[in-house]
Amino acid sequence: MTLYEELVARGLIAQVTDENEIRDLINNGKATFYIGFDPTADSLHVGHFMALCLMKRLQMAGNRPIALIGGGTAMIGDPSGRTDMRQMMTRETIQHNVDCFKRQMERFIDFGEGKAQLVNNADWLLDLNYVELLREVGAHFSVNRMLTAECYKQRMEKGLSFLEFNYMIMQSYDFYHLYQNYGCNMQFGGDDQWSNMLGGTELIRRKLGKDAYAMTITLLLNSEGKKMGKTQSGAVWLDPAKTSPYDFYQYWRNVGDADVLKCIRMLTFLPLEQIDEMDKWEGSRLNEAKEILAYELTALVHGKEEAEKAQASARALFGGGAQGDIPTAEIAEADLLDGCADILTLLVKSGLVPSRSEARRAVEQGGVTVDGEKVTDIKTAYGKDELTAGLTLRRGKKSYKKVILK
RNA sequence: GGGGGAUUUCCCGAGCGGCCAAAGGGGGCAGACUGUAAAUCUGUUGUCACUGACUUCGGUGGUCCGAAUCCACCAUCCCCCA
Repeated sequence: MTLYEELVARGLIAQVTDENEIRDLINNGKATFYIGFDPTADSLHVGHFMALCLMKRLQMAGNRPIALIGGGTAMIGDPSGRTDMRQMMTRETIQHNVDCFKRQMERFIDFGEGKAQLVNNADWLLDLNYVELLREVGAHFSVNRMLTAECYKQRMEKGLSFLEFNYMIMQSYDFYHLYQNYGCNMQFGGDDQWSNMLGGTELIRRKLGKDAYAMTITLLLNSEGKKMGKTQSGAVWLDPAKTSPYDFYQYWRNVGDADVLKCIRMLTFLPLEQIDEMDKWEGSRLNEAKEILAYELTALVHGKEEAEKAQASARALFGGGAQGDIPTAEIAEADLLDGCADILTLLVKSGLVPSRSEARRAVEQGGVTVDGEKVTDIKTAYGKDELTAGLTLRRGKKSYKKVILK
């Protein structure tokens, strides 16, 4: 099976500018492609992970990847897929995020000599001259056309600043720049980037009369049409300090039935035959598939060892068996009152709940367990000895934390 | 530049000068049922020293015994006209 066929089979391809040409390029290792990552946070998330995986697949087929960090475009802010205006980020924040991105990417992609390249568009965007850019590039963009692009249409109601309106031009300029200086003939990105990417191919055609190609990756949506990889408290991060391997594992272990196979197909490197086999599973057997998904992904992101630890912990906790290796929170002597710590304090200190009020509610509603015993009195307290030995707190069905007095 | 409208708790959205921590919905959380799924039902959803207190209704001042509600100025956004 060719690479392109596999991408199709996995459901990874959303839109392409020229299917035949792209198939030929990537199947034969003739593509030099780039994917842009705007450093809008201090860690990559699952969406980025998909892009990095794609990068890897293409690289394995002999294509040359360029990972572009958008230190320059982040100064503008992409309005795509947003209904409200982006908060402008300071230069310092952006720089910090760029550094974080670099560090994480290096763990997934090999940036050695003759392999993938890492570039930052701040290097060329920040020095652009306004009037010159308008004449050189701006002349090739039709405002009328731009306004019909999906990403702007959505914003016609809520408002769109001129700053953000220029995002497409910056991204198009990136492609143009990479085409000229790095021989980059293809761009990949999330499906929400489609119009921005077309801006680039168009600019190259108009400026240079050459063809460049674009292909978008299917956005990972759940059966309700919502973006996956998000929780109410934010994204599922790749940085273990922001989303622990255990939580990461749990996120995927808990996806809905309707979404498991799609996730396995799109996110893992398991052979398609094996996936097709799993596709026949039904009912509670899907739990096996969920375990596989969670394990595979955790292994890819955090390594096999962490994946095994997370799986063992989950099995132990949910299987009702022995204590597994679950996230631990430490409390200090200073948190004690008269040598004791009450249940509310423990819940808050362990991070299981954000406030004492919520801790109180959780207890009152019968959702808190300590070492397997349901706690019903909010005044319940634990002494030093118990705390030093460590207590396993459970909030609701799925949140566990071990607290230890150190 | 002129005219009109808006800004409410995580989101949408109701709010009469006192009965407003603020209707309703969504979302979240917890309980029941389950398969660590979905659907459904129930409870809950600002904070804390929790039968009470404190802090919230774009910002700053003001009127008033008392303001999310009235006034002034500022900020941001939307619509119409130029």
